[in-house]
Amino acid sequence: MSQSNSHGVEETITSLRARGLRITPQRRAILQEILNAKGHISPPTVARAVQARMPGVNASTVYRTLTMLEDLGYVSHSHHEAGAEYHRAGEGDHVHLICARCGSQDALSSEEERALARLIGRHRRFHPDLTHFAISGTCDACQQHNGSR
Amino acid sequence: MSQSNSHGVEETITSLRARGLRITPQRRAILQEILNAKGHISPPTVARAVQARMPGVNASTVYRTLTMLEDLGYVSHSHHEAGAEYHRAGEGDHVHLICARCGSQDALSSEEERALARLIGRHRRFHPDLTHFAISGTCDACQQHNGSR
DNA sequence: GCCGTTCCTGCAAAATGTTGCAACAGGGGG
DNA sequence: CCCCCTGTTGCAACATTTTGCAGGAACGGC
Repeated sequence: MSQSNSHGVEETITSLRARGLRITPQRRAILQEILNAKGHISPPTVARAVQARMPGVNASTVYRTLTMLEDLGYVSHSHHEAGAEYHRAGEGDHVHLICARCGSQDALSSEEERALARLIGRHRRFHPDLTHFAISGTCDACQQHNGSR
Repeated sequence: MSQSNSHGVEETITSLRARGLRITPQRRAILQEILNAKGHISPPTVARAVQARMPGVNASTVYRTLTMLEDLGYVSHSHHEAGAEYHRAGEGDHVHLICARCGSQDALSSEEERALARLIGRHRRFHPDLTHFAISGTCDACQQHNGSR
């Protein structure tokens, strides 16, 4: 059970191989980290985790692999306050609401997202991808006790 | 006319001095760049511009000054695809719509912004700051001729 | 099970941000 | 007008991210 959802790794490996890409130990390790990550994970975190189990893996390999996986649609990235965060494609494709004060995170439902997109679309037919950038703000709890500043 | 709106620099200098902060040549130069910038400007651009007129100014001074100016409310920053962009506080506080394909930028009106914020606020009373992160997407023009991929 | 083609990786260098520290300088007080 | 206090700066070192290049390793073919 320690690798409950690592099955996705092998499936992805098979898919990558079918596309003519080469399966290296580095790519296996990187896939394991990002596909098994709870929620999203930053490139430096992936790099450190991979290097812990497989010393010598260069950070540039991690960045190039993440870019490759994103180009092929296996993962996606979104922008948070601290920088880019990667996540399994489809699974984390929701609108991130991040409290600028306490850092708590929440997400909008697909319905709420569609309503927002519809509203923005009225502006010169712009078609937004609300999942790409997080939305910063203040959560309910932090608004309650904000008198102290 | 070559410094049409640089008057804001001297006013800001006065305000900074009133707060007990010291006025250095570096701070003057940085203020001139960011307050006279058309729209938003990135930290590296500020650094290069300042160093062009005043060699020896360290980039870390630019970053620290930008942070200080933001903490005191004189400027703000928002997140675009390439990274942080600074702008005069209040002046650029609008929602940025950026086309992921052609890079064109647009902005929402205050009314549109309020409507969006109202919609998001229904979700657990989250109070969003839609100006902090840009909104990525596809503009009307790019959607028209997107069959070519 | 070996070979060769070609994709990948590691390394190095550069650009962008961040931080600790010692030296410098702004500006109020004498 | 000089001095001192302390806020600022430059420097160095480090972290993150990107790119070019040469050597190394997948994996299909034999």
